[in-house]
Amino acid sequence: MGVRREVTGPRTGGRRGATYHHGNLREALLDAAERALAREGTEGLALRAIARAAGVTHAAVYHHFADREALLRAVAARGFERFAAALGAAAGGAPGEQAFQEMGVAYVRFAAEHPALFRLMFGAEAARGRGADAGLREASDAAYSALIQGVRRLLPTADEATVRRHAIRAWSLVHGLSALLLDGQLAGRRLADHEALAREILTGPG
Amino acid sequence: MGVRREVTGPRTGGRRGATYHHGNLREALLDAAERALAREGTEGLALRAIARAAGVTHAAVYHHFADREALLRAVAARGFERFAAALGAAAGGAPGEQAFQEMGVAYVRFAAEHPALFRLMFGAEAARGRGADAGLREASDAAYSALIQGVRRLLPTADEATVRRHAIRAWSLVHGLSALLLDGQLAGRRLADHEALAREILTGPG
DNA sequence: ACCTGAACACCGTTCAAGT
DNA sequence: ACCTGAACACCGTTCAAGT
Repeated sequence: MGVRREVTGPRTGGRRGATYHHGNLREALLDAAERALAREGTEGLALRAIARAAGVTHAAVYHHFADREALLRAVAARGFERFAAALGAAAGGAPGEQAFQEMGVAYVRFAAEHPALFRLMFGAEAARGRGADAGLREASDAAYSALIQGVRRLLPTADEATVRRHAIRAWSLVHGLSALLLDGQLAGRRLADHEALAREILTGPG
Repeated sequence: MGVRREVTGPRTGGRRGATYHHGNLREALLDAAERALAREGTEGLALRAIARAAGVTHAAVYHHFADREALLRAVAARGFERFAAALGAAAGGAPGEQAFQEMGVAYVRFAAEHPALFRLMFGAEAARGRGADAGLREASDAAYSALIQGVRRLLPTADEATVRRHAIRAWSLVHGLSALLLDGQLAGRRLADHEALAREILTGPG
């Protein structure tokens, strides 16, 4: 639909003089996919467009990924690594209950800062792929473990069922708030600043 | 990808003898879209496939909807009407706090029973369309009003900010639980029965 | 007024062929 | 081993033409 595009084909390689054939195309494709994701959202994530951005033919992608979904799963796995790091950094500075609340705020902040990546990470396609993709499974399991550990520190004497119940409640709360914000459900009700809202909801008074 | 399909074109009309030209194609398209949504999920919702299922050429759709997104918004608006009815029915039988909890369980149950429709209703496309589509806006505002009313009945003396805070917390909790369930994030942690989990999380002990 | 047929610019996937 | 070119079966959208 009238999208202006450079006429330089894959042949020319454009401004990046690098010739592939060195195993770095995989990383280049992931970078291109992440840029496209941030720019155009999940629906604009066409395999052919990613290949064009990386300077190769679309068929070349299939030498590094089984199909479009496998590429997207790899992007999601990368996202989970950064996500876990962000949660850890937020909890690091504070002790006990405050650390747990800061993790929640960091959760919502990550979603607000990387909406399309967040949707991809927690989308149904990624969950389906967790069975097949070990990297994705490990990355997302790490985030879940951090949650469980946080609850255990809050409730050291609680039994396992209680810990699980509290963990799912906390996760549902931050995930739901993130989803509602991202999908614009809370817009128009004068709640522009996402982080301020997250603090009010997660750490405010009853 | 090897999808078997009937060879009968739009011309023959298939088993439904009805000839359109009577203004019922709009409804027929919405029915076909809802069936396709339940069967194949959001990604399989191709405008051309919907038109085929309704027995017309794909171009005919554009006489009733501006584009693919407008059709999907109409499906979402229908969904919100059924959703509001389900919430109201769940709250109707019980008083006070119990009614509020039953609304929450009904929220998660609706999501579990109509996953693709739920995702469409609360997806970013639908939220974007709320500005343009009055029917969709009214339908989704009705559900939000029911939530606010429920909180007010729980906290009759609370000021408006407190009501809003509680409403967003409750909404985030049920929405997040629904999203995590739908996207398979809680799978594999032996939580098969969605309604039982919803009751445990929303009405269980601390 | 309502629908069709053909066209356009895209997709994801496959596969023989080149280096 | 890695990439290209061409093909196939799909998309959404537009528009002149038919009834």
